[in-house]
Amino acid sequence: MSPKESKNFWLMKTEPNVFSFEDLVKAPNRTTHWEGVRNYQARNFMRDSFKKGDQVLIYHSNVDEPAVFGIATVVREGYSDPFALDPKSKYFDEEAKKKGESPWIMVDVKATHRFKNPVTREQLKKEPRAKTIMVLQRGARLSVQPVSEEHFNLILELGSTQKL
DNA sequence: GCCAACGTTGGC
DNA sequence: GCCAACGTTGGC
Repeated sequence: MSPKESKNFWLMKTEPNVFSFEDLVKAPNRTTHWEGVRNYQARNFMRDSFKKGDQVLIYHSNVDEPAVFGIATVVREGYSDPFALDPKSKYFDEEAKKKGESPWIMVDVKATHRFKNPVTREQLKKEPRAKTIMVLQRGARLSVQPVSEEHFNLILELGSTQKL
């Protein structure tokens, strides 16, 4: 990241029964490749806009109490997601296989902070300053979302973090 | 488990 | 290119 460029902020959803924030913390070097994104808009963010050093909120979806559990940073920018070409992967993409190349992109992220108290969706809904955050909008299914610096800081403020 | 919202597919 | 049908996401 050049000094002139400002950092970007993101939110990435994950289903904790598949891959939780704690799974990321336990991973070697607290780092993983974020494979399996199969939506073009989300892919485009990772391909075009994710930069090293960007901050990512890790959000658990599809659970009783959806919440932001931790923060990660981008350690490797977008590169081809090979799982699309692996028939054994749950993220296998028949069309990609036929073409012989994966149109899908992944990034590497490293966990940096854990929320001592995860910032829950309920909490966010009660917070007037979070009204416009994308994840709260109706039908916001996008699994990779941009977050404003203001919203990012608000979430930091709502849940105290512990450095990893 | 329900279902609204959304993305994708495919017939025409 | 339209749009109905279908599949998926994800909150509730």
